[in-house]
Amino acid sequence: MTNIRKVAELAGVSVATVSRTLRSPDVVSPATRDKVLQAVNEAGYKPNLMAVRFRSRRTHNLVVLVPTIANTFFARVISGIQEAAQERGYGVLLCNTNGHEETEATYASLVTTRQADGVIQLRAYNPFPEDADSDGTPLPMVNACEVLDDAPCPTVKLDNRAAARLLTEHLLALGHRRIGMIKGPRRSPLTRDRVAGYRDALEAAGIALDESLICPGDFTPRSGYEAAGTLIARAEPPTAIFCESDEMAIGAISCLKQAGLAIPGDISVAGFDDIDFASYSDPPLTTIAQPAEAFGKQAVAMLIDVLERRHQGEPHRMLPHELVIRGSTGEPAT
Amino acid sequence: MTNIRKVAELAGVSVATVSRTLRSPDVVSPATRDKVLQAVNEAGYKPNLMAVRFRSRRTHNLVVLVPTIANTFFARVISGIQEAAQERGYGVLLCNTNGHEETEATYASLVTTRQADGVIQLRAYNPFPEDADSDGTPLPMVNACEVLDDAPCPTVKLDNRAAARLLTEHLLALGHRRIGMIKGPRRSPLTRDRVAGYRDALEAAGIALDESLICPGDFTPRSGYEAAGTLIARAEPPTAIFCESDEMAIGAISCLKQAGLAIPGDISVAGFDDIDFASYSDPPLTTIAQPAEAFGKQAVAMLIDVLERRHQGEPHRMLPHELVIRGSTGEPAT
DNA sequence: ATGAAAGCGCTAACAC
DNA sequence: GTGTTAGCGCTTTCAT
Repeated sequence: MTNIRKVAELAGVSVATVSRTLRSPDVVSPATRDKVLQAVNEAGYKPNLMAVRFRSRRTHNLVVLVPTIANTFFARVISGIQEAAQERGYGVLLCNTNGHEETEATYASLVTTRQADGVIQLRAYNPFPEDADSDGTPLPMVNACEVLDDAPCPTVKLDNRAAARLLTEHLLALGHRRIGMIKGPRRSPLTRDRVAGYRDALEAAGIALDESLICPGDFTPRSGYEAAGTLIARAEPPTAIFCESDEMAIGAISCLKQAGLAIPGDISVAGFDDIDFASYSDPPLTTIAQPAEAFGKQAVAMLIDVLERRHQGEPHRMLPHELVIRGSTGEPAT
Repeated sequence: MTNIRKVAELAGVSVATVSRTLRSPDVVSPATRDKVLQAVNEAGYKPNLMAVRFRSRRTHNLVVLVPTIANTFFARVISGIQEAAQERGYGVLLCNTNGHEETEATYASLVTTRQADGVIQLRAYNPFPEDADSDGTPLPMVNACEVLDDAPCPTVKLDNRAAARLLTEHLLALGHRRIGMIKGPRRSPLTRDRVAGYRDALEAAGIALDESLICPGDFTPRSGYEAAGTLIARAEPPTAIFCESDEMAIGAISCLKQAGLAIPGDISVAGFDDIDFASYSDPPLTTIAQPAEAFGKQAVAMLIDVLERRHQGEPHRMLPHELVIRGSTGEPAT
């Protein structure tokens, strides 16, 4: 194993000089620098980063807690995280938690056991023990996408309420009065906010809320398929369905078509996220576009800020959304 | 920072005893063990894994080189990797390479700089320098999914040639004689093998190959969309299109429908991978199912085998594929 | 069964 | 500008 001592011997200098040449080249004389650099080359020397990091007490790794990576939206967020982290010299440790809180706690301990410097949590859950931040040092975490109401750390999210309202208003403007909703898991703040936006819009339009038109799903196409089946089996089925994810919308469309309904002729469907497939669905999905990669990049920037004790800046960010109108929504049948 | 020395003091033993209690409990006396364990609890001690790993010269991290994680198939493979790694006590460092070979080389150096123990490469490219394995020690790598012909390491892949042949035969059996193909990037062995399987089937059926019916794509829906447009613009367009990924098939279907073609009435479309969306496409996609998660798990098992110098076993594995017939393929129009 | 002590490879005072 | 040296937190001989 070629280590710093070998290089020092080869160059005829001390290990300190080698270290300095590598870390702060301008502090050694040009002559020595050349000697050392040549020795480094000759020996094919690569600093052992485990040693470097051990000594400097920084792993330069970030852990990402994601419910499931097999979700197109999260995959894009992770792409953004990975790219931003790489730029800043950090590695990304990926942790699929499947929503298990014990698993998340285990992963948070990657930080306490010094395998990672901080965590990016993509779910509304604090994996650290209750008293973790009671010592005054900020929690090395940022919470993105699905965010805790009282997150003990910086957050980045969408204005889910406003976005859901915007989409619902689009449906109302088309003339829909019975609008179904396929929401996410019950406990999620993200779902709660989107349902709130949906209510806001209905209320502003003077339409009474029909609870039986709201069906829970889990963001997968399968759950969208099933929920759509439930909705059209209602005595008075909706004329439009707002799905809280494009994946569910795609599942829902599949179910509706199988039931012989035309989209948007018989029933309109809208999604949320604007994943790639949304444009290629038949009909193309009306949806809310989220800046998925930007969530990842922003989260990384914020986390590194707290890790490197930079100015805390504004700790809660909202990223912009956009209503994308495609062919899956139209006027209700008369 | 509570370290092993603090615990030792607290328990009134030496640091060596604390270390032993934690690593090999059966070698210390029950009395001491209790004392130590209690001190560990009291101090809330967690071993600093950076130190442990630095000393033991193992990071217990695996790096995954993936062209793009925003691809449904790869996302599933990574899920499998992550799960298997976690079970074996390894972490997963994710590296999106976007196919840049320089980036891959950089990441391979995570191994030489001791930030990871080994790499799982999901593309057909050796990111290590030419002479890396000339010293007799096996390369700490396994190559999965898209595999080098002369991989200098264990590999796991599909029998792409047989799978493509199987799918093509299905199309031939339906009566198709002009079968288009939307393949992957030109240089990829995976694409080459699938094209070979397609040729095998045509040849066995006594059909001359028409090169103009083979169009390259890059596995994204967009590229499938565009390639399909090219194919139907041919003087004699195909009656069926074999796409080398479901994502491209979904893009292709979108294009064909826009052109007013019925599927499979006017033209059949088949995909490859069997991603979740394949079942929810309209019509549902006929495709080849690949055991994506199993690729990941197998790759991890093989890599850890080489890392821990276990029996090399059989170094090249093929995982099974299955033809899944759904509604997107049918008899050609007469 | 336990302790003392030598490092793993590196960086950063501190001297010169 | 460069060398000497003391650790970082841990594991592991080697004694006892």
